[in-house]
Amino acid sequence: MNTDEWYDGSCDLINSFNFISGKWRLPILWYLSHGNLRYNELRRHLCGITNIMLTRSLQDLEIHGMVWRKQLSNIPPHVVYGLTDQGKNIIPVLEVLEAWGETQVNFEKRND
Amino acid sequence: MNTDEWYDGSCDLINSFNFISGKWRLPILWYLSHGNLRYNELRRHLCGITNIMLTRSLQDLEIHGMVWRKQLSNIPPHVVYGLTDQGKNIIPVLEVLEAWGETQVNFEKRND
DNA sequence: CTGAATCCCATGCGATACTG
DNA sequence: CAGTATCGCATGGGATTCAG
Repeated sequence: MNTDEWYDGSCDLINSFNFISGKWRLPILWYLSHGNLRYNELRRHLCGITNIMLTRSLQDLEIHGMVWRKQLSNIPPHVVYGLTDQGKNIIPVLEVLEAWGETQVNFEKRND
Repeated sequence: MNTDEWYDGSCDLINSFNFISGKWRLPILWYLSHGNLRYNELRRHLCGITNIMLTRSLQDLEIHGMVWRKQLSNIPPHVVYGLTDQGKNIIPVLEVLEAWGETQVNFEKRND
């Protein structure tokens, strides 16, 4: 499927959106936008996430250059994650999305 | 699962994000943000979409108050779709997402 | 022209158990 | 502490067919 021809104007939109789709990617980026975190710190914030999902999500984000990974010591293991410059570009998206989420809530209340 | 406790600060973010997840919702909102469209006009823009997916997506968006539906004539059928006021609130999100998509493309080029 | 009904499959997600 | 391996299920997406 050649998506280039399909969405023309909305192509960038779709690509970027697909990129951050996935249940845990956005929450991860969100928390990392507030500061670097260790593996288990991140996991505590993301209540309900399992090791396998946190690992996968972080690997995906790292592969796509959104997140960096720094291993500070091996024994005991000590790994820190943070946003790359590229990853920081997403912060405005998070903010607008959050703002929009609030307007959604207001709309729902009004329609009760 | 009580998501309220989980994401605290990112809760609105997640809810709003889940809401527009789905392969075709964003493209639909995108095209409708440029003007009202008939069923088949929309379908022509969304190359590759099937009737069932277009119908489902439009119904979802209508149920959630993002899109209105107006049946102008019955024979032959003539139906027009457009964004509600609530739906228009998402336009800033689309714009920021699109802008971010462009920076993503630039990053990828730089890393070739 | 504008859909709906049915069935099927790929993928994402996750429970569980295990490791250096 | 910071992961990995395996297996299985639920969900969303879609092909096909039919209809007012």
